[in-house]
Amino acid sequence: MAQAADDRADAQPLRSDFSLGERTGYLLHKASMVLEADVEQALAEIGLRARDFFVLAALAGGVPLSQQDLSRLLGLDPTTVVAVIDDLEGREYVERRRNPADRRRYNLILTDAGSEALREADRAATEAETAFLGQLDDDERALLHAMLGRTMSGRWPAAVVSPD
Amino acid sequence: MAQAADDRADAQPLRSDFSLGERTGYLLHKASMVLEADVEQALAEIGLRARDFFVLAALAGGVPLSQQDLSRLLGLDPTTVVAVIDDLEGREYVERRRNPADRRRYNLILTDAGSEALREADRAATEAETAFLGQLDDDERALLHAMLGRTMSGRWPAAVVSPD
DNA sequence: TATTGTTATACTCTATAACTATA
DNA sequence: TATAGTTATAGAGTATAACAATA
Repeated sequence: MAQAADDRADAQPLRSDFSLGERTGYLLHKASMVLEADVEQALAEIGLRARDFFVLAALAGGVPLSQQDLSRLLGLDPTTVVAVIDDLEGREYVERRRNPADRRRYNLILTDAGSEALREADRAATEAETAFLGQLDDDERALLHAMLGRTMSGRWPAAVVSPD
Repeated sequence: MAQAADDRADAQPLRSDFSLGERTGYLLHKASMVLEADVEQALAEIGLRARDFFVLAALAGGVPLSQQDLSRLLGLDPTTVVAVIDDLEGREYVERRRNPADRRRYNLILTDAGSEALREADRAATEAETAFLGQLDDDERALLHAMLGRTMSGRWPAAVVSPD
């Protein structure tokens, strides 16, 4: 993720016209990379990865999710979800409880410690995000949010929460 | 990159409140992922990856770049740049010419075939990008572009083009 | 002594396939 | 027969370190 080359002390300012910067898609890509690096760095201070935060946030929604649900919601491979939940379970942030209606599935439950970790992570991530959006005023942030949401309409959440 | 789980035909619509969707940073992350997948798919039809397109576009700027310049500009590890340029040189899209003023460096030159490939790639990527932004009118697209640019002010291009 | 580009290597991440249990 | 979760394994992608050529 972090690109060591970006951190060079002897980095030179741009001196060329450059059409990638005029491409909205590339700006979106770069902005996402930069913010993600910021968020990863902020969360690393409390021992979490961004995807751990996403998983904890998803589980805080009140609807018990299975690993498949998480996979579909967050776009993570099911085998990746296993590793993430293994880790979060080891920290006692998440519990795997068998779904009594379908014993193949788990109901993944956020523990009290998990809720607390989520609060910490949310604070750290929000701080990074607020700094990233610092050039925009509140109205502009709302507008950016709304426009991003519209580009994604019908594409996310792609699919989640199996019917009971 | 592509998440097989997202493509499942039996995917269910969302039924839970979900706070990640209210986080601008996550929307930005997801939007970037979705668009990048679209662009990768569009470029695959002409045998290119997104980063190949980025490199070709960078080299079209008129200023001869070295591999280090590319690394800094695009945030790619220098060893990754070697592999990408090896590949593009093999297709005869790019030439490595020694920089006479500093024989450690290359001047990377776009060939005519490379320019043609770039035109094709630009067409394909623009088509994907236009479709992705289809929910926004022209003014909104310009606004989105400007706001993304402002969040990135001073952070990209981080550094590029060594002094002669 | 530092930098550009390269190679070899290691490491991380994700995907694939096979398996168990449950439906 | 299909699905949820798991494991083992393989593959891609990237980073680290060492090296050659040049400054």
